[in-house]
Amino acid sequence: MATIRDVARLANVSVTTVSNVINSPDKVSPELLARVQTAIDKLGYAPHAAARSLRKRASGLLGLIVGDITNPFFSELFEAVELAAAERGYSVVLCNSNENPAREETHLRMLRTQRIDGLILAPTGAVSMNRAALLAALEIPVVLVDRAMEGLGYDAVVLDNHRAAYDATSHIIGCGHRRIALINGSPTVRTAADRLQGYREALLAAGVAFDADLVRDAGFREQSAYEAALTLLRGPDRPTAIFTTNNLMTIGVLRAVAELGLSCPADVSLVGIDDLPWAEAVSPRLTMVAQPVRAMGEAALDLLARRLAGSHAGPGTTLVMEPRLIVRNSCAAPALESKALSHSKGR
Amino acid sequence: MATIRDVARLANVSVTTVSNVINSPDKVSPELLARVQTAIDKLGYAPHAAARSLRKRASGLLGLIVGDITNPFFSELFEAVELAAAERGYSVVLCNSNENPAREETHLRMLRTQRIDGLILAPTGAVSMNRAALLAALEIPVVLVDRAMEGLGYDAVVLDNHRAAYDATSHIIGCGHRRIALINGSPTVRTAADRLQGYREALLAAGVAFDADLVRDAGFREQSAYEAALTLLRGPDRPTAIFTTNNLMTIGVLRAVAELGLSCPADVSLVGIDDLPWAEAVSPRLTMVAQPVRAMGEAALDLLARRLAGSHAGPGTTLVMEPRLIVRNSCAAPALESKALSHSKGR
DNA sequence: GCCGCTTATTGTAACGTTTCAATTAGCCTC
DNA sequence: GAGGCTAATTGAAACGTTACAATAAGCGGC
Repeated sequence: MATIRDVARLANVSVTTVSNVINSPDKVSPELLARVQTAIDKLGYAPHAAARSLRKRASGLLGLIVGDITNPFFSELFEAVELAAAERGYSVVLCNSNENPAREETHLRMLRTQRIDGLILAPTGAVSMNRAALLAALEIPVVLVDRAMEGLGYDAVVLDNHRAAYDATSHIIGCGHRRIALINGSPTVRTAADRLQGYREALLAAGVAFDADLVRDAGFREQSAYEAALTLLRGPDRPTAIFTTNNLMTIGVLRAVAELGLSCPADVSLVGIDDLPWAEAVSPRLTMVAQPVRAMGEAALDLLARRLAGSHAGPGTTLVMEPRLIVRNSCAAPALESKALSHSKGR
Repeated sequence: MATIRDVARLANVSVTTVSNVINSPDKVSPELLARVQTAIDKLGYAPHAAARSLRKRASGLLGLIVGDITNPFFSELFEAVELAAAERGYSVVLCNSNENPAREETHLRMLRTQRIDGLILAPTGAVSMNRAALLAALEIPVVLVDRAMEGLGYDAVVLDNHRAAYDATSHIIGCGHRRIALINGSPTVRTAADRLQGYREALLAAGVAFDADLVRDAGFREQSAYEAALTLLRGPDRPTAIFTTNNLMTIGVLRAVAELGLSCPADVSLVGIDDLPWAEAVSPRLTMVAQPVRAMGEAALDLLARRLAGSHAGPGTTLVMEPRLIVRNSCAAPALESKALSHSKGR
């Protein structure tokens, strides 16, 4: 493959001139510029990224680590991040940790040898000290998405988790429900704690008693949510509505409902956080709290780009994004079994 | 950040020795090996990928271009490819073309300057001459996934599309259907043509007449499939079953069915190619023809790795993978409206 | 017509590795 | 004890760029 030297030779100029044509075209006279350009085209010259980044001490690469690329939230996030990065001349190296801390550390090490210029991290699970050290060793700007880690001074883009849960719960209450189960992640992670808090406050605001039996920790995983829903729905005095705090768990609950032969919303109403691409394709159409995923990706990249440009020094900023409740029809008035005999069917 | 030089200095050895410790540890004596290793740890040294690939003339990077990372087929493919690549010491640069040929070309150019060692391409749309030239310019092994391009001599991993469609159609016929619509991609792309062929042959084998009015080209897109399903289902003498040939189109059809207030499988049966992660979570659970996505990713990477290792020279091989029909309950016996008055409801 | 100033162009030294040939040391054989 | 091997270690030359200082050329002012 042709090198910058070949181009220089063919165009009868110095390598520096060719380099200038590529990097700062305004520094070279129009005639040389044209001559060099045709030489480039004729040879099909493409700069050698490795050589360039060796010299420039910047790779033009950004890292994005997610827990599960199969999760629509993360694949959309990648889409948005990649697009925004391309606009600024960066390429994105996507790493899928598969929710596995060991793999995440391997990725971190790999990204370190790649000398990425910046990192967007959607941390999964708790933040081990080891990982914090690895992050620090990167010596580059880091932006956290979806989950903030306090005290490390990184920028972050998160959902207003409290409001998301508050809005969802209020909507469910507004439909007439009183026994509302919450299937949540582990309250040791901030995101889940905030969502729990939002749920509780909505209950409080509506004068509905909080019942600890109705909240389950399913660790944001589908299978655990499926199991939790099964026991919840099979138990005595079952909830009339279930609120799940991420898309994976919503799928798990859906599976449980289908398996028990229950119908939604007639037997149980459902609302979840994270919209799904197919939420309008199934019956009932799913009522969900959508995160502004693309905006979050763009915001993260913007934060990163500004750090890299040096226009945003100082301590970490946390951007809080607003959720949006999309009312469809998986949440309706509960059947009035205990209070009356009338049987509400459909709407 | 520490360089190999710093390590050498600290361990009191030459840079070459440090390099050997990293790349061929068996060439260095145990004592030096230990000394160098502790120096590496103490400094937290990580090799500089750019410098390394500049010298080695190999980047350790593989490219993967997909049309839509949001599509579960592609995100699973990435997952499999990345895992298999990591096992062999490669990192994967994922490019999302968003079904946009221009963006795909931009990505190809970017991958060229990155000097990737090999490329896995899931081409979307027709293959322009321009793109073929760009591929050739890469001067590296290329493996096509999902869609083969004849005559270019590349390795490829594809589904047995004929069989996938044949099996699905046969199953639908076996349920008692005669008016079976096919919502397919454009027959100018090989994948769609093969699927059409499989559909026709299954019809033929069962003695069911082929009706051109029942096949629609929705270009593998959700929205077009939605529209096609709408007209199909609103028309007179509507089909009793619809067969969609990819996951996006299945979602589109589902949306149409929901919107028309029809119920599946009572009013219309559905079978689609491409399994979906939530196929078991909805009612009815969706009967689908699954592609062995992970196996396809691994096979593609294996092909690539063997080319790179030089153990697989010569003309392109095409691997044909077998689909698997997963019978769930979106396809059942049709209502017998025309032949009898009995109304079959559920099972 | 010389001086200083700007603008365009160039040569050369990095950047951090790996490769390759060269050196040293140790050991066996005759 | 000289010669020939093997194994371990090393120094220096690449790899393809960009940055920087240096040179050359053009031009206006005096």
